[in-house]
Amino acid sequence: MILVNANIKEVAKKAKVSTATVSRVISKSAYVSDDLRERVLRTIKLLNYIPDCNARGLRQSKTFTVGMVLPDICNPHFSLMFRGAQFEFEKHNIGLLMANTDENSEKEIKAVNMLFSKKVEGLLFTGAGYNEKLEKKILKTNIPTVFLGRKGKGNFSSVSINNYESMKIMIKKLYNTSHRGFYYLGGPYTISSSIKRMNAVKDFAKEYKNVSLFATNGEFTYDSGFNRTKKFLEEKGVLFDAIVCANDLIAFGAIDACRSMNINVPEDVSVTGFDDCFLASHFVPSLTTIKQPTYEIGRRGAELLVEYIDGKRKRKIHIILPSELVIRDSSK
Amino acid sequence: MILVNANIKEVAKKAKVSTATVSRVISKSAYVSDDLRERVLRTIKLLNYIPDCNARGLRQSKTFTVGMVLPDICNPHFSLMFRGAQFEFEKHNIGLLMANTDENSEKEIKAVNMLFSKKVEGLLFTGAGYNEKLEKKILKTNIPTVFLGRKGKGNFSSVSINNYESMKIMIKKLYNTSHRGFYYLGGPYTISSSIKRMNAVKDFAKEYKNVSLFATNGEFTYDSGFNRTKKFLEEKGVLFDAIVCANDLIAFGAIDACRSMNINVPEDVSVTGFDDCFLASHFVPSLTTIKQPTYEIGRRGAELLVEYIDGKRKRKIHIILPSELVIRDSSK
DNA sequence: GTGAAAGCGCTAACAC
DNA sequence: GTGTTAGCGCTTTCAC
Repeated sequence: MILVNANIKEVAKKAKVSTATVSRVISKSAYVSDDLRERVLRTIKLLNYIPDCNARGLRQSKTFTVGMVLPDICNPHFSLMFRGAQFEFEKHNIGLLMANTDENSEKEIKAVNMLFSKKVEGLLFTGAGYNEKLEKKILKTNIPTVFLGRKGKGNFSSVSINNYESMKIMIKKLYNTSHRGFYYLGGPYTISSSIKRMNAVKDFAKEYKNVSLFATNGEFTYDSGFNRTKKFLEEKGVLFDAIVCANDLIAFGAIDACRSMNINVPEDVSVTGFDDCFLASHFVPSLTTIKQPTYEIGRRGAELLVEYIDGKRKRKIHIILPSELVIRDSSK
Repeated sequence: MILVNANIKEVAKKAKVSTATVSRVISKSAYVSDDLRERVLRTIKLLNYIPDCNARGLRQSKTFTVGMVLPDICNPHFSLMFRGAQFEFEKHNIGLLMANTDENSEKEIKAVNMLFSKKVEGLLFTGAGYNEKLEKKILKTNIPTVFLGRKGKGNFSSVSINNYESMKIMIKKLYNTSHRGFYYLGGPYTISSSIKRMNAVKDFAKEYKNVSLFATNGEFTYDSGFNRTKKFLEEKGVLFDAIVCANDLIAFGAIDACRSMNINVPEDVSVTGFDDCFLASHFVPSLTTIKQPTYEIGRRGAELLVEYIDGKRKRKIHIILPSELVIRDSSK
């Protein structure tokens, strides 16, 4: 497909000036006499000329584009994070190229390759789990990168909440409201945020000897929550009075699984989530959860990235944003 | 920010070949002897060389990038549509640049400008409503464009469902289950899909004289559904036995508003949605709605766009995908 | 203040 | 088969 629009040469010719003058007019990089500027602007309009951002970038060793890698834009948590990032980049006229990984490390590599070949100036990364090879690859390129919600191996700057402490607060709250038997529905064991939430639960169980804990890993999805809960209930029965979930989607699945077995939430079992996505307050019963500043994670990550790209920041930094326990109807 | 990676010249020099040979190796466009090819590949690896997609595109008058304009990626309907499109573009190694408009026509113009300056080879468009100026602008650029879910003024190809018939089916179904008083919560009156759904309802009311109808326009959001319902109930009372909504989000809001006024759904009032987003089946009560093939709309739109870009298709086409009435617990 | 010309990284004629 | 070279659309010296 040949792009049919006018280029700078045609504008220059039609306006009877040099291409340099046209360039000066559109980039406002130097003074141009009113007479010529007006002539150029008129011609631009006439020819419907739109400067080629890529050609300009080639000349300037810039692309005005950054990349964002995330597991799944259909997950409301990530779409909100994306919006936060986009909001920030818009201010700087930076385009945002997004790639989904489906929590699949092959796709992740393909995604990153695509972004690199497009010469993104920076990377916002929410990986599908520890992927040392990929992290090394990113390091090699020297492209400024910020991890979102997760830390990776710690080689990159990051913006996240304190996952360990947040989950600790949640489970202690349940303990203080008389829960003693816990079923923990964790996320994938390869993701740092997921590991930390799991560790909080395990450490809690070590500390408080009078509690019981069944813990499992699995995907961050509704189905994963539903299936794990259903299976457990069918095979072993209600051996707990609280189901603690690594994110909201898992919790929705767990609640529906309980309902399908005629187990009442929260009367028989309390169920808690993590993230506080849009749905959490509208679900029935509304979900007790940890509120993450999701939009802000994306926005701050983008802000940080712009600083690196502009060379205004050099050193690595790990930003921890505050989270918050939100108590609703799904817990006693 | 200067991109520090090796370029084709350095690779050529290090491998003691010409840049043309390197180019041939990476693009597999012509035969290169095993000896040289191996040397080049080794050097590429050694120098961590990644070809610059933009430079290559400049030379070939291509960008390997398309743009997608949508109102809000956080709306599950659009994120799913986006995934469908992305799935298709991935196959063709085409990058997807997305821009949100927030249903705001100024932002929309800015978004389209950004995409044009990035020289996208095609456009997937879900506008914020009729915007004749913008449509003309897009037409002028000659960039292949496909409208998604909406038709615009009809100047562009489109992929959508039959909004009019789908809504007709819904309201007739309600009529056939003895509903006679209808409150219609419409979407914005500037969006073609929204207008068609509204027309279906109004035409129905003209046709069936023994029904009553209150109809309003508003945003496609939860809050809009909640507020309009609450206000109506407070000011006028329950003057209907069915609330028909232009999308699922509005319906969720309407249901919650009813609940807040101690009006039972579906015993006192039936509530119906439109889209069948993920949440519809998990909401309590589960939502009676029209199932749109959302993912497929995105995928087909992308498929179509690729055909235009590759020059395999010339003529405009309007694709209508099948929709389906899904009856759940929110209606009697 | 404005123009001429080189060059960003790459590909595609064209030579050999 | 492989190298040389022009040029994609633009910006940026360097003259004048």
